[in-house]
Amino acid sequence: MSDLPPASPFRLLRRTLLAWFRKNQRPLPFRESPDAWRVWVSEVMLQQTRVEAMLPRYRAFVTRFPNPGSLAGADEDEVLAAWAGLGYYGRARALHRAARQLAAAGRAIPPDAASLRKLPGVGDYTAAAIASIAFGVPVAAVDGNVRRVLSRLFLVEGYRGRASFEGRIRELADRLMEADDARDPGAWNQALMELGATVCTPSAPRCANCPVREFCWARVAGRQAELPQRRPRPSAVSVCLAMAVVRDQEGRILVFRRGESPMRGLYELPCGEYRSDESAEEALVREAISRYGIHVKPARELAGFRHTVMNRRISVAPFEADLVEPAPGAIGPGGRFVHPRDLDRIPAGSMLRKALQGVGSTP
DNA sequence: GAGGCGTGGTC
DNA sequence: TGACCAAGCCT
Repeated sequence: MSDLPPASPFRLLRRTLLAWFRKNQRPLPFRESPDAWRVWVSEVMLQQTRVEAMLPRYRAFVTRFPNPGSLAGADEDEVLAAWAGLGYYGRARALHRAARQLAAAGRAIPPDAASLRKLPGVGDYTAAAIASIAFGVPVAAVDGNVRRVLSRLFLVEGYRGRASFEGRIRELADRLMEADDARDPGAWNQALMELGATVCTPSAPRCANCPVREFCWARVAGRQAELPQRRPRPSAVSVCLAMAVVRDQEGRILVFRRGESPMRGLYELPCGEYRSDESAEEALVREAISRYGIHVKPARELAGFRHTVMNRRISVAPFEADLVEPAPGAIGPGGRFVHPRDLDRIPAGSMLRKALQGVGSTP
């Protein structure tokens, strides 16, 4: 701590950035009111998700579930379906569980970070964000934006997850929150994040437009582009996936519910991986029998596409296929036929939607 | 502390 | 087109 600047530069930095935020913040729906539920939902949706991707889902979600009680009373299927397109479905499941915990205990959303932190899906960042934005608690919310902004402002070396880096960032974030008597804690946390999201971006930071460029040690050193360091990641693995579009006489499509976590609960088309040196059709027949207990006969190859999940590049080969056995009414556990127009009402990942793009509602 | 978990958008 | 990303959490 002793090597940090004295208090007054912190106060000046804070006032400068807060003034910038008040003038330049984006008008976002969850900033319209300090409602804790709306803040909570928005923070969970924003975990690893861009604002632009989240906005339409957010509006629909809080309209359908305007408070924790309404979410607690919903089926998990509906919750997951409402989450479709956002990814990381564990977040939706955790939010659902948390709402049910509060409802079962007959409790409102707790106003302090420590209690919020105990709720499923609420980590250090989200607890601090809700407590500060909705309840005015002066606790620093440290997310990726804040890590990046502070690592540049104060030239902190290292990367996310490294103890020395995290410790230094946390120390700076706490100091800054305390500066200037910790006024407007919610606005301060958002100001830091807003700067990171719109100016102090990961690549090509717009330093010329930065309200606190005079404070930035990395800019003085010309090192803003190389901070923070990125954690080394393994390169992507390529796999092939054959997939069957099977219809019944009414044109409904056969889907199976995934059993294994953490994608459990989402529906998928019958599919199976295959090696690039074998036939997709043969692999599809084999995998359909072993994984779903159905015997299919590939009839027509559909437009293939590429899908990336985490660090797997998946080359997908979809086929229209006939069901040899069993009879459509005797499909095994987890399997069901769904009309294409009802696909939005079942929980499904994006790969299913991609595969069915351009597939009509009649055979 | 590393690894797993989605998606849609950029460059 | 492929790599990299975007307001994390959990194990």
